[in-house]
Amino acid sequence: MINELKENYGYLFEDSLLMEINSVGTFKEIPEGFQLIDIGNYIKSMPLLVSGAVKILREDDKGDELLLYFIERGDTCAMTLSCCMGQKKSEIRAVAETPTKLIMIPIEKMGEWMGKYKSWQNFILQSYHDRMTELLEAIDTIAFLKMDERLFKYLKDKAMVNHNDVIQVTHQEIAFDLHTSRVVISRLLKTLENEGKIKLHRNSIKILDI
Amino acid sequence: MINELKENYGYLFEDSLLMEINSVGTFKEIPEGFQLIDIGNYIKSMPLLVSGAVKILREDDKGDELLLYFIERGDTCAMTLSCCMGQKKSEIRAVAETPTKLIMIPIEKMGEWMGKYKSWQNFILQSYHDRMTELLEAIDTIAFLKMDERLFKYLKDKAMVNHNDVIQVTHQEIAFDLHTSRVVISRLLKTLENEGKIKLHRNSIKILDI
DNA sequence: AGCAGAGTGTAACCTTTGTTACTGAACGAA
DNA sequence: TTCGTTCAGTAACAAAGGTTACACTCTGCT
Repeated sequence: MINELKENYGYLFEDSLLMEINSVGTFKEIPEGFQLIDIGNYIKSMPLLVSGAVKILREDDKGDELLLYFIERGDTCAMTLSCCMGQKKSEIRAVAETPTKLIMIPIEKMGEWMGKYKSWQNFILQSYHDRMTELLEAIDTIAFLKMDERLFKYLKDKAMVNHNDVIQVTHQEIAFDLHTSRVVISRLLKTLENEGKIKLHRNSIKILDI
Repeated sequence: MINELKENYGYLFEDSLLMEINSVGTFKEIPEGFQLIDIGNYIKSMPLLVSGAVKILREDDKGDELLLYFIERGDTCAMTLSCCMGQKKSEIRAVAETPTKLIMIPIEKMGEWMGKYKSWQNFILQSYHDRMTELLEAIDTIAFLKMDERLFKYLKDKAMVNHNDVIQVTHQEIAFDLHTSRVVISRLLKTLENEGKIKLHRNSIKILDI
C-alpha cells in the first residue's frame, strides 16, 4: 500500500506522514456504480482517493439529483471530510464512476496530524479550496449555461475522467445527472449529433469534438 | 476593539488568541454598497466580520452576476480566506449589504495560529464547512427552485440580514442578484403582491408573510 | 411649474425547457 | 424464435422565462 500512497500523495506529504497513513489507513476497493458515502458516514473515516474516479451528486429531499463534479486520484472528498469534522449527516452522494481504490483514515487522526504535519494541514486546506472552486464552477454551469451547453460539457467531463472518448451511458442516466427529463436529453443529443459533435449508439456515445 | 472582538468571537476563541488578534488586526469600516473584495485581494489579509452584513456574488467573465449568500457577524469570508492561502485571484465579489465593520488579519498569522491555537484551527475548518454548506444551498436554490420561489426566498433572506421586514431595493437590483431580467421580476413581484405575501412600494418592498 | 431620469406596470411575442404519448429497435431470457 | 423489457426517436403541446416596446408615475432639479 505504501507504494500506491507514494505514487499518489508523495509529492504532497512528508515521508513520515506517509508512513503514518500506511500504518493506520485501511484499504478499500469500490466497484463501479457503488456508493462510497455510506462508508464515510458509518465508520467515521476520511477517504483518500488512490485510483479511479468518483462522481459527486447533490440530492434534495424529494430525491431530485444533480451532478456537482467528478473527483480523481490524489483527491479527497472535502464533503465527507467536513461531515466527519462536524459529525453531521452528509448532504451529498458519491458514486464510483470507475472502479475505485480508497484509503480510509480514522477521523481522530485528522486533528492530530493537523498540528503535527504542516503538509497535512496544507493538504486539508488545499482540498477545501479545490472543492470550493469546483462547487463554484458547478454553480456557473447551472446558472449561466443553457441545457445544450451543459450537456456537451457533461459529456466531455465524463469522457475525461474515463480516459475514453466513448462513454457508456443511457439518455436517462444523463437526464438524472443534469436534473432534467430523458426526452429533453434525447432531443439535444440528436442536435449535437447533427452538428457532428458526437455519434450516438445504444448505451454509448462517442465524443468527436473533444 | 477588544470588546467588539470578545462580543463576536469570545465564544469561539481563547483569550490569548483574542489578544493576538487585537494586537495585529486592523479595524476597517465599510459603508453600505461598497465592495470588500479589493481589500482582501490587495493587502493580502483575511477579514473577520464584526458587525453588519455582506452579500457574496459570483461573477462570470461576461459580467453576469448571481447572488450566492449573505454573511453576518461572527463569520469570515472563506473565499477571501482561500484566496489568501492560495495566493489566487478571487472569483467572487463581496458587497456590504449594511454598514459593516471588519478586522483584517495579516495572512502570515493564519498559518502561525493554525499550529498554535486549537480554537483558531477549528474556526477555520468550521468556516470552510459553513461556506461549503451555503454554496450547496445556493446550488439547491438555483437548481431545484423556480424563479418565483427563488424570488420570495431572496426577499425573506434580505429582510433577515437587514433585521427589517421592509427592504430597500429596486426591481432591477433584484434582477441582477437573481440573474434574470427586470420585467420578469416585476411580473413575479406583482403576483406575490396579489397573493398577499408582500406589499410593493417605489424603491422598497414590505414582506408580509415572514 | 416644467423637465429629465429613474422606477414600475403591462402587453405581445419568442425561445427554451418540460410533459405526455406513442413508435419501433435492440437485447436478453426462456 | 418469441416475448418482455429497456432504450431511443419524435411529435404535439404546455409552461416558464426572456425580450421588446411603450406608457405612466414618482422624484429631484432648475
